Amino acid sequence: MLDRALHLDELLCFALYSANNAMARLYRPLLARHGLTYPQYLVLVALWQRDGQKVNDLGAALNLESNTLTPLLKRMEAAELLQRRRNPEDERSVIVSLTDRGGALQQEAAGISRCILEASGEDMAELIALRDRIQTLATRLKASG
Amino acid sequence: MLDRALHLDELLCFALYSANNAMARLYRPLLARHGLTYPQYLVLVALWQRDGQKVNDLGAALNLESNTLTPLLKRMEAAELLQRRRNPEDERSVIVSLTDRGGALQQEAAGISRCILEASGEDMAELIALRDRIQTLATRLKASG
DNA sequence: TGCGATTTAATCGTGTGCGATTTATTTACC
DNA sequence: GGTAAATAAATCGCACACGATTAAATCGCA
Repeated sequence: MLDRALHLDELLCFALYSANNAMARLYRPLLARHGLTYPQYLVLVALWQRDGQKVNDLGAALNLESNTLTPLLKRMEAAELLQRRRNPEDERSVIVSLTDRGGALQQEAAGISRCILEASGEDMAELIALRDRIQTLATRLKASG
Repeated sequence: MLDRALHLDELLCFALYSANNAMARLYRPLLARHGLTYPQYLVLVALWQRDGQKVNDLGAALNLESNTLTPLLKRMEAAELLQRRRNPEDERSVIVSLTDRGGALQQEAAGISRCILEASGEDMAELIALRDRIQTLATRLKASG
């Protein structure tokens, strides 16, 4: 039992690691058709929910910092998915806004959701419960960090 | 409800992404003291369970391929955590074995488990159940890939 | 026996994540 | 008003992940 205790966290962390990798692998080819990567897709989801966020806002939503976001956003800007502009009210910050193309992708990419859902399982209630438990875990881990 | 369906997978995938990042962030400083990264730690766990595995065996255990593993294992070899030797019985494959230092880390790193467990939550049964559900999800995703 | 198919690692290029540092701007306080 | 502290993004270096390709060794089958 002590032995079990010493291994559980490894298995829990590995289960997360493994499931996250598997999810990204599933998304990759679907997103590639739209010229997107998985984290880029998550940025778009955040912007579809609320356009015109500061880099820090996106960082808070995605749990990432400017060292990760800045290059990622620059690539997305180069792909004409979004615009980065200094905030005129405070030149320290940068406002990230969707372009038409970035906005239009919301419709095009809508089918992806269905594919992933099908791959995840048939019982929707179960998936919702699982998501909630994983979110609770993430919250606890963040609080301990 | 349809709307909910269209968002659930995003949230499920993001919950995974977020929880996995949070877990890695928690491990990072603990592992850094031993000169390890998170994936390197997972390789060690696999080797502690069974020493002397081929690169492909490790890949099957970790769901990774040689494009990821080879550089990772080379870094670990440079750090004298393990040895890489061509299999004399089949020179195509490479056998990965723990060094004394790699083996000794199992004891040194044992305390890390406890820290992660404490951060994950107090209810052990709940964590086991969560791990099982995540593993089930990972299995489904892999099958669909 | 010989040669094409298969298997196994390795290599290469791109895109994250993140610790540490730097630069530019604003705030706070004297 | 001037300057130190604080804040926001950017930069840099390193280590994954992975698609695509390559190289070497073995297998299989005529």
